[in-house]
Amino acid sequence: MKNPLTIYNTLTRKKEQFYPLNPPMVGLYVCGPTVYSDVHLGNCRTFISFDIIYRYLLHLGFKVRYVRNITDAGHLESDSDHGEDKISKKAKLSQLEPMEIVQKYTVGFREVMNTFNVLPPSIEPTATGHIIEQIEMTKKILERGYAYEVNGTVYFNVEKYAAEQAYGQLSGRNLEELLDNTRDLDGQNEKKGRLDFALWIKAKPEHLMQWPSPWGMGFPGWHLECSAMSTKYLGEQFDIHGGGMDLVPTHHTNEIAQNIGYCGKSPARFWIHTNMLTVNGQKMSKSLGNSFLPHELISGNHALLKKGFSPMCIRFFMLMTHYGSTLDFSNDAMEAAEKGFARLIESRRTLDQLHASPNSSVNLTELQQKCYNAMNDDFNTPVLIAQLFEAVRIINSAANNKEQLNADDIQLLKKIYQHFLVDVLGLQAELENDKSREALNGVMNYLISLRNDAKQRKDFPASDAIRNHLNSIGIQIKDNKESSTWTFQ
RNA sequence: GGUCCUGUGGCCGAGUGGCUAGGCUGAGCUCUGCAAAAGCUCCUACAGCGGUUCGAAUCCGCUCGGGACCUCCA
Repeated sequence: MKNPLTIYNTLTRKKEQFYPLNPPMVGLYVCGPTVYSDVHLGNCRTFISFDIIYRYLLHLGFKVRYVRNITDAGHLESDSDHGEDKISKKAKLSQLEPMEIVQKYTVGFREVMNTFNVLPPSIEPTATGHIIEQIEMTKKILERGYAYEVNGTVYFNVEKYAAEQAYGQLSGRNLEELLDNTRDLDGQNEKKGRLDFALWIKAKPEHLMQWPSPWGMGFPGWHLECSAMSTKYLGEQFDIHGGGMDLVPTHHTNEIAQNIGYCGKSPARFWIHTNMLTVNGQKMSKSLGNSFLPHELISGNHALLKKGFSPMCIRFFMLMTHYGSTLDFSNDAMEAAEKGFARLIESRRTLDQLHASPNSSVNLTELQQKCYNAMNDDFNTPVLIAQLFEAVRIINSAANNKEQLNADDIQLLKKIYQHFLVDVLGLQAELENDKSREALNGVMNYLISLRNDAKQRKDFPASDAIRNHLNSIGIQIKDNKESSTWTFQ
C-alpha cells in the first residue's frame, strides 16, 4: 500500500495528509513573475519546484487546474504603497509602452520555462486582464467594512480585520510584533493604520497604466490580483496556494486578509512555500550582484561560473535538494550533479539494451514503492533520486550479469523510469528522439563492429586506433563483456 | 533590534528516537588484451556543552556559527 500524500502546510507548520476538496479535481495557484525584467535562476527554482508538485499530482491521477499569474501591473517598487509601478518605470526608462515591456519579459519567461522543461500551467492570467474583477472585489471589501477610501485610494483596514481574524497566522507573528516593527514612512498620512495596505491606488496624471474606477483613475494594488484571479478560476476556496518563501509575511498574508474580507473564507487549505536559492551562502539577488540568468548558467558566460551546464543538468541539480531547504549554488556542486546525472541518463540506455533472464534476483516492486513513498512525503525529490540510483546500480549490475532481471522486471524498470524520471521529475534526456542522433547511432554501431572484428583478430593497434580517434573527437567507447557501447564524454 | 529557520562525513545533500540515505571526490579490489565504464569495499558524519530516555543526529535547555523576513524580491 502506498503511503498517503502528505504536504508541509505553512499555515499549520506541520505535515498534513492531503486530500482535495472536490476529488478528483485539485485547484493549485502559484504566484508567478512580475514581468519587468529577466527571470533569474532563483525564480526558476520556485517554478521548477511547483512543476514537480503539479506533475506529481497529475501522475497520481488528479485533474489539476494549475493557475499561475503574470503580474503586469500594480507591483510597486516598494511595498508601502508609494513609489512607482515597476513596469511603468521600466517602460519610461526604455522609452517603450508598458505593454511592450510586459510582452518582452513574458515571452522571455515562457522560453526559459520551456528550456527547463517546466509544463505550462492550465491558466496564466494577467493582472491587467482582470481589472474589473479587482474593482468588484474592492467594492465588496468596502461594503463589508474592511476597507476605507481616502482621496481615490482604497486601503485595507488591517487593525479592524485583525480584531476578528489571525492576521499574522501565516508568518507566525502577532499584531503587536508587526506594529512594533513597522516603520513610519513619510507620505503615508492617509492610512489609518500603519499596517494598512492599498487595494486600489489613485494614479497621478503621468502614471502610464491607469483605469477608471468608482474612486477615480487608478490601478490595483499588488496583492489584489492574486485574490481576484484565484477566486475567479479556482473558487473562494481551493486546495493549494504556493509561492516563494519571501512572499509569506506580506503578499500572502495580505492575500488571505483580502479573501476573508471579501467573502469570509480563507482561500487555500494548503500553503506551500519554496525556499531560496543562495550563492555562496547568500540569497541570490540582483542588488547583491550574485545573481545570474538561466542562459548565463547554460553557457557558463558569467564571472562566477567556471563552465556551462545543460538545462536538464541544472534541473537535476535543483531537484537533489528538497524544495523547502535553501539550495546553495556552487561550481563544485554543479559539477558533481552533472556527473551523477550523466550516469543516471546513461543507465536508461543500458536498460533498453538489457536481455531478460529467466529468473529474478531483485525486488523492484519494493523499489517502486519507495519511489512513491519519497514523493508522498512532501514531494521529497532527493530521496526519490536516491531510489533511482538504486535502480541504476541494478541495471548496471544486470548488464554485467551480476544481477538477474526477468522480462517483468525489465518492464517494471522501464515503467519506473518513465513515471519518475520523465513524467514526475521532468528530466528528459537531451538529444532524445533526434534524427541525427539515430543516424549517428547507426554509424557508431558500424564502427564498433569494425573495431570488434579487429579485436577478434587480436589486431589491437587497429582497435585502439579506432577508440583513440573517437576519444579525440569526444566519443568514449565502453567495453562490456559481450558488447561495446558509446557515449559523449 | 524583533520574528522565524538552520548548522550532518573532503564537498553537495536526505533523514526527526533504535535499522546502509544518495550523489560527487579519494584509496583499494574485481572484470578486461590494455584503457574506459561498471560492480564491490573502505575513508562510518551528525557545531559545542548539559539534560530527558533503556537508547538521540533526531526531543528539551544554553552557548557559538550561518541564513531569511521585518524594505522590492520566487
